[in-house]
Amino acid sequence: MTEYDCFKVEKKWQSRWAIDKVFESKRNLNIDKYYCLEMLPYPSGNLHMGHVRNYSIGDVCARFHRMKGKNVLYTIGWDAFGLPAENAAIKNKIHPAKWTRQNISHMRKQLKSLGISYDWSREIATCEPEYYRWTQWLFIKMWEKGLVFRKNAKVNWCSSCQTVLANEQVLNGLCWRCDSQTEQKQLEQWFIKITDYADELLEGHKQLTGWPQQVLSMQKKWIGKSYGVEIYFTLAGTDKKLKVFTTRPDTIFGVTFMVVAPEHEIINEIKEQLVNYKEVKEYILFSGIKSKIGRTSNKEKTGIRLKGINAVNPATNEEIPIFVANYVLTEYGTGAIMAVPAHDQRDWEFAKKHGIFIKDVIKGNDSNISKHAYEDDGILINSGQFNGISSNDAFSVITQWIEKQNFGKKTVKFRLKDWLISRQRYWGVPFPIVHCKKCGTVVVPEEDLPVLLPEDVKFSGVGESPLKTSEDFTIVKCPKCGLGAKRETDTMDTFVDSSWYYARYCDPHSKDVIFDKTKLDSWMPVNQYIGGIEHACMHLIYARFWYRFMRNLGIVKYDEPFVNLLTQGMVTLNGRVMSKSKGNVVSPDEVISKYGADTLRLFILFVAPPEKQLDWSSNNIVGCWRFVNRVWHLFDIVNTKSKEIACQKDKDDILKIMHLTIKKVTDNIEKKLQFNTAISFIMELVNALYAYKYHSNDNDVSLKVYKTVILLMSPFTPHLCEEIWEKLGCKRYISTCSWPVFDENIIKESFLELPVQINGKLRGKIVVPIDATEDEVKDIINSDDKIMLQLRNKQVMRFIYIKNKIITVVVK
RNA sequence: GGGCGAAUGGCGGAACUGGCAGACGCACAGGACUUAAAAUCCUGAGACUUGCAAGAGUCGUGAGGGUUCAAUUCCCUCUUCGCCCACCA
Repeated sequence: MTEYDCFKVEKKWQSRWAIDKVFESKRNLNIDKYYCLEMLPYPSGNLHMGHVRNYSIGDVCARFHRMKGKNVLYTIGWDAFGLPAENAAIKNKIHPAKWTRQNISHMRKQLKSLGISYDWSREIATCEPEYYRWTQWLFIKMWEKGLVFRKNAKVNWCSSCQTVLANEQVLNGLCWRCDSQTEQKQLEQWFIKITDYADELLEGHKQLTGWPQQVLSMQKKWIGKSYGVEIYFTLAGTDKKLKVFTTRPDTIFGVTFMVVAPEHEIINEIKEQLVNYKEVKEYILFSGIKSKIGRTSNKEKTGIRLKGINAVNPATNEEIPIFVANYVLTEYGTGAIMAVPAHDQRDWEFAKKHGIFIKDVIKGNDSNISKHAYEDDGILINSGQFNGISSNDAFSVITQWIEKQNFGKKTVKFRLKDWLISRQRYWGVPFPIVHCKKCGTVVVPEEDLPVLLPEDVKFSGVGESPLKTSEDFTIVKCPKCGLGAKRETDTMDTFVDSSWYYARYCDPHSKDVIFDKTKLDSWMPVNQYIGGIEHACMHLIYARFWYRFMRNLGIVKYDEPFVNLLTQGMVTLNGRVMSKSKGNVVSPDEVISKYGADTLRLFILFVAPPEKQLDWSSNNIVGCWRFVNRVWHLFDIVNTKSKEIACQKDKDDILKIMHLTIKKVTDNIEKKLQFNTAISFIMELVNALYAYKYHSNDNDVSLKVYKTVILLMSPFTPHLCEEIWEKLGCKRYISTCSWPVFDENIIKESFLELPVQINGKLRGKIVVPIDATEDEVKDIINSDDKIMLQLRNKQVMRFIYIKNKIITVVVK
């Protein structure tokens, strides 16, 4: 008996697959396609267990469908731009480009050692000009369609380093490099009008029947569509109006004050009338320093009254005070609210603190506004002509009244904000934009793409983006008028790169067009997308938006890029996320050098269902190692004669188990994506084969079963199976063989064992012919001594027979 | 604070559409092989009660209630944990 040398075997097949280009895919239109995709990885330098899990799942899907005869597209690439490369450049004095490319080549090697069946000829990296040229091209198309605009927005700024900081570079409000206090600074930035697609993105959910509910509901929240009314409040003694948005127009008679966000422009407009302008200014400054983080983490509601001016409640004509307070956000609605302290907890708290009148306008069963706001439905009171109607009806009645009186109108608001895509960074896609004094903002002509990112720049981490220091890059001629102009030095958010990469995989080396439309349409949409739940909102919304945009451009068909989505769970150690900073990382290389890639893949799929959190500390890997060796040793056992002769019944039994296993494994991979149970069924078949061989010398049947085991296992442990397949004398790669089929007739049973319950308790079992009638079943029970003993001296109240399932007798 | 989800042996987990709870694996125990150990192979096992034994009985899927002949599965209340969002008007 030879021992299984997983290291030698794995190397052997990895190199053979590569030499024979086994996994390169060409579209054959006569065959159904299957596009399997994993979320584009960031080349951080090392593969972690989360990657291994992601790609093991994907590889099983790809290999399975390949064997099922599908035309499979399965490849990989790199989300290669981004901040960590720049951080590494600053810390370790290595150029981001070099750092990134080194990481990619190391991770590529790691992926190959896992035996993932990628078509490596399609590999892409978003930092290479052949790719980002088309990112720039798409940006230009968006610009042409009016989806791009410029607006002021806040950035984190370190005044000592003179540089913009990303959120993750700000630690407790301090700069990550020099520990000085950071501040907020207004800069003109680039935005994409994703909000134009808000409704469509929400509607599109109806098509996403292959997505987990959880992701859809998270996206729904993120898009946040709410129906309400925009109402205009007049400022007493002026012709100025203050616009608010509310989802509760039914409470308008209860408005006893108003609140504006500290950033609201009205403050500037009415500063003449304000008697405490200085104090207000101070408050605004104070709340501004507290930055975004301070503002949202601090739940305490602070605020100050705008003295000298009042608003008029258009429903009651009463004058009400106006406040500026931190709990109103400038980004949502109109940046101002009508406050109804009786029926909104936030307003209630603020009113209590500032001694503002709380006016009850909705009466509910358990309302007690002296203790807290009453936010539920009820009957309107203190609301003039609307008294007595339910708050539910009041929504539309009062909305109509407001519209008729001309002080407001029905509106829909979204929580989704426009997408800020500019970064004041070096390592990203340059905007194809030139700023000309005469012509303004000018787009680089398509034929001049790509706008190359200069790689001969220096990094200090201090001062503005390195791009600004490159004169070759910044000083250009205006494409319109030919006079001297300046190039835009911001680069794009990396989420832009990853919003369309899946389309490029369909035609990754296209030079003249972004991709060939026929090629794209023949592969898209993605049949199975696999990745972490953390991308439920941002990436998966951006990509959906981007695909719809490309559809509107006419370069792709269909509305949605991803038909089925699988969100895999995290990999943890002792219940904690593995991370370098915690020092609790189990590296895949370590495990592979001990057990080999097949065992690692098998384990990570076997130990938990794919969407659940997987804790590494569960010590099951030896079990998988044992199983791999058990399958290996079966080769010798199957080919060895033992003493006894198999009887026909044993032969029939094992063949039946084999066909049943094919059925269950196929079903679990194809329909349920439950790889853990698929593997356990194969284990059962292997156990049955061991037991069968244990007392029989039959070779034909056991060889047949063994071959089936190897075929079923090959998506999980491809190296092992290729090796055994070759030892069995098969000439083809098992990776290109057909998936086994089962025979329904062999599985079909003619007799069944049915449980018999008496008063809900299991009291016996009887063997009945399949599809037996109730009378037949009764006859069998009548002749069963054990059950009859239980029924003696009892009166049968009910007899329930569920065909082929169970018999229940209710007695008294 | 809001939303979503989860809870099953010592552990990871299984159970179709309400129909025999605990498949498969780990850990554990016993046996075979071995001078011995490791490895391997075989066998056993939810808990409790009872019996010399084959067996028999009771309890049991976070807690409590409900619907049903029948609930891990459906409904209500609660507890704990996880994830996401977080002053969204």
